[in-house]
Amino acid sequence: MGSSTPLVKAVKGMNDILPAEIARWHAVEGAFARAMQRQGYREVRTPYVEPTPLFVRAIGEATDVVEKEMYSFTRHDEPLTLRPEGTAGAIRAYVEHGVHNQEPVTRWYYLGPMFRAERPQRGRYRQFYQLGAECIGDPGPGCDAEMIDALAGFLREIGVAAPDVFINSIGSGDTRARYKDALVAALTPMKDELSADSQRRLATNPLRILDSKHPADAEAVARAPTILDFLSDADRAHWDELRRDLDALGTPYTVDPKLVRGLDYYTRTLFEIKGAYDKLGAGSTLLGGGRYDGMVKDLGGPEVPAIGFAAGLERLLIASDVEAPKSVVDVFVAPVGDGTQAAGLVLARDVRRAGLRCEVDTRKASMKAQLRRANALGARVCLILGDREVNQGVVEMKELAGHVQEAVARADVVARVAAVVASPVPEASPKEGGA
RNA sequence: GUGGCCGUAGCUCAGCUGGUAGAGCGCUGGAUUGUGGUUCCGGUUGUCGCGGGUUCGAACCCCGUCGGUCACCCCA
Repeated sequence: MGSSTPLVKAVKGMNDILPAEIARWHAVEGAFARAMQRQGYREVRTPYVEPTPLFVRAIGEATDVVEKEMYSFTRHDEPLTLRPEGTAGAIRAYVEHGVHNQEPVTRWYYLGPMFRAERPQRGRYRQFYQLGAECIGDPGPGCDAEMIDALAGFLREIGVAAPDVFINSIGSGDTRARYKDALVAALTPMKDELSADSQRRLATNPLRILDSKHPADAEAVARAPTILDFLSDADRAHWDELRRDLDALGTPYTVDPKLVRGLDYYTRTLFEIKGAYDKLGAGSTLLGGGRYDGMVKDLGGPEVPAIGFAAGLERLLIASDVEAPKSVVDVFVAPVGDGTQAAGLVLARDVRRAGLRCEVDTRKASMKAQLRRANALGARVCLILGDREVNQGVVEMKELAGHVQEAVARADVVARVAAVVASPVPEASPKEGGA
């Protein structure tokens, strides 16, 4: 007993999630799966490890993720990487299995761990969990609006207070390139006013200056042209219809022309949902996504449009007020005395065969200890089995919440317990007088 | 990756200007020789994150390191 200094500790930024917390994880994951299934999405599972070139190709060579955040290694001469995000693998699978030949529109969702070698912070870990979905084969914008609306609804469902939706369009084709030139042209005269980071970005990745948190950068950006003025006619039509659809759905949103994202693959629609600013600080982006009409082709498939998103599960859990169910078992079997252990084992097995969750004490603990355990596990019923009961062919059935106890014939007890568990929980009885 | 702050029991934390550790919760035993949750009484746990240095003496001061946290970079 007592404490000890672990010889080996978990890797920095990679955390254990113990059962007490898992209950909340299940609640959010379950709500997510139901929300997606309601829209015809089906789960897909792809490997945690992919060939490194997949991410380089899909995410973009010049992105931070690829440049410095990937867990990459070589095995059997093959360069491999722990997936830093989910879309690349999903699209790889889509192309590899020729899914476009099987159906016109593909709706997939996924959930699982992702890996990025960043400095850990609250809501940002090196192994973290994402919930995500891809809708492949629909050019939008109705599909875009539907996704955004559904996500806002999902967040409300899991008790995220007042999620804020931000949208933007970065166009398609050469829109981004033309805008980039215009932005550089506008910002270059103000170069001296920019932060050191942004002066560097002017050459490397000017779009990133748009969402810089430095006040001086924000001021300069306010005087620079906005990307929405650079959209082609087709891009503009997509953008206008997206907003009309969102309006029709009644989903509130904010247009943020400074919204840009870190992965290179996006086209047209871009969105982000933030929330729980008080608890998440700078990491308040709960979820982000957008359209990536070029990726399927880039990975060797046909020209098929797609849109997707990913949400950070740890962040959702921080932002959400979902509560974990406290109950671990429905029934606790308490064999009391010397010769009752075997009868207890049999009784517990019979209870489980009726589909109930049941733990039986095999420690030969005192009755007090067993009842305390039954209570701690949130059992609805405790079945007490002493020598007396075994001899008489009965079991004491005690309802923990109501303090009612009754001797029930052994032959009837499973059915009786099942009925009790299925019935609504009685009001908590008033505290005993005296104190 | 850069910078600031923090690191004491399983958890939350106290520990005055250096004199070798404490509370609550939890767990556990009893009051109630077969009845939990409430109440009362008792018990339990620490190489004070780790390594080194200063000192007669370090949880406290110094250096390093690991971890956490906040901001930046970036992102979910």
